[in-house]
Amino acid sequence: MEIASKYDPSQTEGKWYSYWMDNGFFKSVPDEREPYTIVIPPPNVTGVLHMGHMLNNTIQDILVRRARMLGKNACWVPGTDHASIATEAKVVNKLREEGINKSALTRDGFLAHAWEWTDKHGGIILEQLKKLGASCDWDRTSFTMDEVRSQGVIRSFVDLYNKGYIYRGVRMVNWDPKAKTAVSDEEVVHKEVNSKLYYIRYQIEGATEEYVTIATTRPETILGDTAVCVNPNDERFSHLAGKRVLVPLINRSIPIIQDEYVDMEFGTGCLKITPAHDINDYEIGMRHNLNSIDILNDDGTLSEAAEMYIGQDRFEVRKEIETALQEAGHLVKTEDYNNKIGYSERTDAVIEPKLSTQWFLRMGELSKPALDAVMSDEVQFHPAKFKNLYRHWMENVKDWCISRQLWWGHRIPVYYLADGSFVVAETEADALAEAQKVTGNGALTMADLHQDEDVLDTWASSWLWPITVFDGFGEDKKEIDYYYPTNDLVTGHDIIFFWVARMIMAGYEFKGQLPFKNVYFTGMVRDKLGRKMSKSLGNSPDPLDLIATFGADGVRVGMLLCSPAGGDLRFEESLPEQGRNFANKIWNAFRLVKNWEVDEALPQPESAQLAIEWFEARLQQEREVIADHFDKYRVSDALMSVYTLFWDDFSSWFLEMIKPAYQQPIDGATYQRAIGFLDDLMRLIHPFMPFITEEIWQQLRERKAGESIMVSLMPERRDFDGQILKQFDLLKEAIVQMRTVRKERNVPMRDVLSLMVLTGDDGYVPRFNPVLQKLVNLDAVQAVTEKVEGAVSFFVKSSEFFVPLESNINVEEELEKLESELKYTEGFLAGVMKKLSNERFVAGAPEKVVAMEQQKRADAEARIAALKESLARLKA
RNA sequence: GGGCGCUUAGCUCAGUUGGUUCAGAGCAUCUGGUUUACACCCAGAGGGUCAGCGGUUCGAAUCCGUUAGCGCCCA
Repeated sequence: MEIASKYDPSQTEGKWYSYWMDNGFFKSVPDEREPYTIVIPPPNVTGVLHMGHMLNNTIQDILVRRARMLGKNACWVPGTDHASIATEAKVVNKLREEGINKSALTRDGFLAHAWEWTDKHGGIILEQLKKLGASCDWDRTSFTMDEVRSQGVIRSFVDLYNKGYIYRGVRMVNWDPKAKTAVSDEEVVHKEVNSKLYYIRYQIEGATEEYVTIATTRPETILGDTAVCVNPNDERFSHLAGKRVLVPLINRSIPIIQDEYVDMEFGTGCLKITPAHDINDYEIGMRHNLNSIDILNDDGTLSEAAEMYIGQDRFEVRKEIETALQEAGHLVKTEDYNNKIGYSERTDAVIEPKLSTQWFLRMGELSKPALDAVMSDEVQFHPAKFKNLYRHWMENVKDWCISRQLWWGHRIPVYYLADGSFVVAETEADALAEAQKVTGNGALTMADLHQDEDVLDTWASSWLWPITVFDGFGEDKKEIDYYYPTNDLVTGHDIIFFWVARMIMAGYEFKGQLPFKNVYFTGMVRDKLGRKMSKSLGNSPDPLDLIATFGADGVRVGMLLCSPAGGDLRFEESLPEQGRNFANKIWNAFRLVKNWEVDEALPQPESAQLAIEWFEARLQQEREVIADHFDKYRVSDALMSVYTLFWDDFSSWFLEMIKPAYQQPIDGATYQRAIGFLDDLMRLIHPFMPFITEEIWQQLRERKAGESIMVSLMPERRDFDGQILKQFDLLKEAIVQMRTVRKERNVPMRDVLSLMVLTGDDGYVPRFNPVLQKLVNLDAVQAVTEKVEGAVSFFVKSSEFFVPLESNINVEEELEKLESELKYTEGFLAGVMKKLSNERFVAGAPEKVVAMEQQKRADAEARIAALKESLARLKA
């Protein structure tokens, strides 16, 4: 059978993914095995697959596939998130393009459009994940707004309300004027911007030529001013106490008040107070019983309360009021100024601090067990450095504003009565019954109740995800009891507060235990210049194009090559290219072995026997290293281990050692072991590169229908000889030296050479002679008792090797080489002696370390003696 | 402004309780190579005062202090 010399992923990936699906290998149902569970961080229904998803889901798939091959009942639950603000914004935009205004629609009418949109786009990203090889149990695909998940959200709300954790209040919130909703603190992104500081003078009431000057970055808000404030310790203004000033343009009279909050150094030391539009001003206003004048509408235009510019946008007004103030003689000057401005994470609109009535979740009690869980490592963070960040946030946690003035989401289950009082219930029927009970009025009907118009923050459903995907709020506990707590969560560190912290809180609150045992934080995928990948920069490759070019296996490897846990990673196309090259390497090693002609009658060469003995040990050793990497969540290190094991140890060393001479058959015993090793290696590599390993595994031996590497078990642990690994390293060193000899003298591999060894204490293992002979083409390796005249020589440890060459050796060059080696070894010995002659070292260091130094000394001394002797002979 | 973290080869990063030549890997560079598995390859080589300074220790990339630069989070 002819096997192509290049591996072609397009021939295998689709085929095997279908095979896995058709055989139901991704499916998990509770059984007697130990469960291994991951819930996917649900991507937004608005999203398309980006590099962050690629990284994230590659890691999850690796963990899941490995767990499955360790005999666990692996379950990876996929799903999507309704992303209320983002989705609603997209739907509103789409409708607008179609000439439909949201306000012209009823709530139900709008939701019909939103569902249509979700049905059309929501599944795209999950389909894309299949191209990556994701082994999710697709039958479990969940959506944060489907029936089961919604029920969980509503039940948890009612439960938290009944426990007294949820309250309604008027607070300064972050208002997104574009989405026209409040957002939580976590959804505000602060950015440094160049703005201007406007110095504006206010006339003192009753004194025509007397003014105070304030500095502000937001001149339009003067229309909402209700005071001017100075520091009581500021003597410059002490004479103004008790006086009043007039707000420019509208001539409203407002008091001058005193509060230590004012920084005397900043600006003019005189601060305008606008309680409705600044959180600090709001607090000062509370202290001094000031009015609040809200001059803005929900969409960021000025309201009637502003008296001027009514209906105009806030930024437009800022420009116009500058001119107006200038003309009226109130603008003293402007200065360039850098400050931080809050932007909406979802819409990028400038956030307005705004007073409004919202629902809040008290976080104090909820955060305690969640903080302890992480600090005590009951929930482990990888890398652990995120514990600090987590603690800081949890210790300063603020109440969570959970209401959103949107339609797309879970409608808040609060029902108001005509008098403004309300009941909280899971269903309308329950609400009505409750209302009748509370009011004592059995005649109430649903028409007398009005449900809250707002919906809940999206994260109020996401934080329940590890519970709700197993219907944890439902009656049947079989699933949740089996799969919960889940094992690992893999997510970006940017949502540690949005999501991770809150999931942990929800886990303890609703299930009484942790939601997952480990959190693996990934870094952000950046381009090679270190910039975040974004659509607007156009610096993000299309993941599906990458898969088409390099294969899913190649891309998976590429993602991992640059991704230590938690650190940002710089992505460039050379990485998936390297992954593709690795796939090709694997392919060709397989091709070599598979194409050998086998002759069962042939005896096994000694060199092959030694090679097998060595590789067996090497494989076992690395198998343990890989397991250790996984235990510590060093996934890229684990990949690097299999990479070098396959490429260097298996391909470059093992296969070269057993390779039969050109066009010669191989003996049966060696061939079988080579196939066996390939089988082991494919299984070790499978979690990283599922497709190529399945393709090869299927071809290695006869497989039955329905068999698959993905449901096979990892190579079992076997005892191995550690000694042989050390011996082999010495052999390698001799081989490398021999290759150098050939290269330096231009002796081609096909010319047979001889080798003599003057054995020292260490450095030469005679039993490997057959391998040595084969790999560097020697007719014999012969032990000698004294130095060989006229031969090129080199050392391994204290053993000296001689290669007689037909051409005369160059004495000058030989001398130079020996001299430099002598110099190096003497320097090395000096360093060792310095340590050994230090009494405190000998006394203080562990015995093992001292013994090692003594061994180094013996080796160096023997070598120096030998070098000196060789030099003397050459000179003679 | 408060807190956290980072600085190791040209680049991206490892370095896992301070002790095997511990100064590493991959990529890149350079030198050789059409030895029929693989040029998506093979055999080699060069390259770092581990940011600077000071300290603890028999011993420091590793621990402590400090300076500089960078990044992140929160105000």
